[in-house]
Amino acid sequence: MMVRKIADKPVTHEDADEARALRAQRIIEAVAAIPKGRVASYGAIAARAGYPGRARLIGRVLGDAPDRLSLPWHRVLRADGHIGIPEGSKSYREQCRRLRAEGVEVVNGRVAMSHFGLDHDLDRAIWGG
DNA sequence: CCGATGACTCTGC
DNA sequence: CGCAGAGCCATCG
Repeated sequence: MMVRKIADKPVTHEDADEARALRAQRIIEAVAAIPKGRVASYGAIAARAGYPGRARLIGRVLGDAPDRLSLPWHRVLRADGHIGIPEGSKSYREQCRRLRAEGVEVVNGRVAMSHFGLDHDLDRAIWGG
């Protein structure tokens, strides 16, 4: 059989690129899965993509993701509900605009995760709403 | 190899 | 609410 790697650590440039592509793929899928009108934190997406504790990775991937993928990147916020882009930037305003366009309330650059976060559905199912 | 950076998060004061 | 500190880790110079 072919030579087998002992560890998962990438060895060649090809392996590294492959690993990077896989990461991006899984993250992109996780982001694409956020329902319209709901939001999720970078950390939550990281966990769902299989990379718990690596929230920063999501920001990096989203920043590189080509527009043609039409990703709902605007539904990804910081854990405290704040927009994760420098305030005043072009993208910042774009994110606010897109969120409001689908019914998500943005107040002072922040969204109430308790109301628009994914957990809201679960909470409502259990506790009623 | 090192240090700085950043679309992050959590804890503690 | 704010700030500091400590993890986190791919990238870059």
